[in-house]
Amino acid sequence: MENNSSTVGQSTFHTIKEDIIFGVLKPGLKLKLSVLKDQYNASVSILRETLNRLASEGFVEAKDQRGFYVATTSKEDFIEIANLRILLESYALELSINNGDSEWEGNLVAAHHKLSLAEKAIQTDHYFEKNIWKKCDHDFHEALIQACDSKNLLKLHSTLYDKYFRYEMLLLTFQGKEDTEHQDLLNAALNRDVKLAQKLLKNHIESAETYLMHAY
Amino acid sequence: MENNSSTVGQSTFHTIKEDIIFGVLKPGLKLKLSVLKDQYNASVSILRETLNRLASEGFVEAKDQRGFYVATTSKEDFIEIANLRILLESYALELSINNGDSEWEGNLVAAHHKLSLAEKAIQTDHYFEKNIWKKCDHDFHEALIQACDSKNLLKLHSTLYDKYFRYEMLLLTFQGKEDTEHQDLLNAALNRDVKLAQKLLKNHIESAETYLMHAY
DNA sequence: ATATAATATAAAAACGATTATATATGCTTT
DNA sequence: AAAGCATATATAATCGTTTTTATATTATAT
Repeated sequence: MENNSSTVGQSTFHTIKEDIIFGVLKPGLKLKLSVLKDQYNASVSILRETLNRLASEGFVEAKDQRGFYVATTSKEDFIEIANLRILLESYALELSINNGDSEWEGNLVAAHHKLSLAEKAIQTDHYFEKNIWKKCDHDFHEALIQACDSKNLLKLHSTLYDKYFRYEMLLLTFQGKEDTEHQDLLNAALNRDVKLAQKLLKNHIESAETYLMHAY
Repeated sequence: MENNSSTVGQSTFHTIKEDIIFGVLKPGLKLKLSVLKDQYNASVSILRETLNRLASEGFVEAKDQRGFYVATTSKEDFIEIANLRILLESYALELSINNGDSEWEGNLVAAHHKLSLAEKAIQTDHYFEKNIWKKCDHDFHEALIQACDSKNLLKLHSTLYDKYFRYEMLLLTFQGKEDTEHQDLLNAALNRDVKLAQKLLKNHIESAETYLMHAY
């Protein structure tokens, strides 16, 4: 998980965030500054900056005067996240489909192609890195809504996606059988069928909720 | 604007955030650490923590290696914010109306009462503090959606509200004539009329957009 | 024996100093 | 005189230390 970010602060931010999302840092874990200091080779000041940022994004809980903890998880929280993701991504999808030009189509097709390759690879190669697949999945969903023409919406969606993805990593040990969900979603978008695309997206997101019920 | 927050970090965070929202710190302004240090009686480390948090909420722009700036404003940004607020607040309103118990009703009526008093006061008393009215307006809108049963949604709405409010402060020098918009909204909520409440809310939020067009 | 107060300790919050980086200034060269 | 390079300066990024706070532990009193 290389981080060629310019500043130490940026790279520790990304590293710790990824570690939370991928479950390396378990929910509820106390984030002692002295421990993190050695673990991430960063000074306390940098770590405090980092943890404060993560706290305002919701990946870390900052208890006043009592330090930082990895954000806890719950069934209720997951359902909230899933519903919000459906709400925002559906809205963004509609704007994007109605607004997307040929460049949007091109990028979307490219993103889907990369994703399908990653999905194939992860089925055959057991040690295929999850974070590569994660990036492809993220990029595809982002490509879908890229033409929504709202930076604020894209930003909100991005953090919501990450939170949702965290539950995916925590709950279901990834089963490669993504079926044709992404393919269908791509086709609906290219056909500019807003209603169908939104319906497929909703099912796609909700499908994980079913697995969740067993897990919790 | 007293801040009896427990830690220095918390209080400077709230103070600077308020100063951005109320336009004391103008959009685009460079936030030099050495200047802020004297201005807010805080150390560089505290200020960096604060500015990082504000950056991830979108009130500050952090340019790598080149410091912090008050988030710039634009017509496009305002429209995005307004639309997102309508989307989220409408959704939350529906959940809340369908879910609210008698305590919700009570708190809502109380919040509206306070707000109407503040609205009256601001019309007669020219020096009535804007931030008191702001709090009442915020509290009323929050009371409306309090029963939506989603912490994530409430959190997202809160920052969106603040961003929207910032534009209100920046653009329209507040005219007291809020008509009966809040009263109508209250009645629709108490009558559990989701569709009407959502329509009134949309109009309420969009009304500022009209004024905006002249301003920019 | 239990409850409360005093003390000890561990960790967070805050600070000031140091290092690295970007931009501005001035000098050199064609 | 303009362009490009070198130096100087301002400011951000980072660090280690000090101060404050919360909690655990022990002692004392009822």
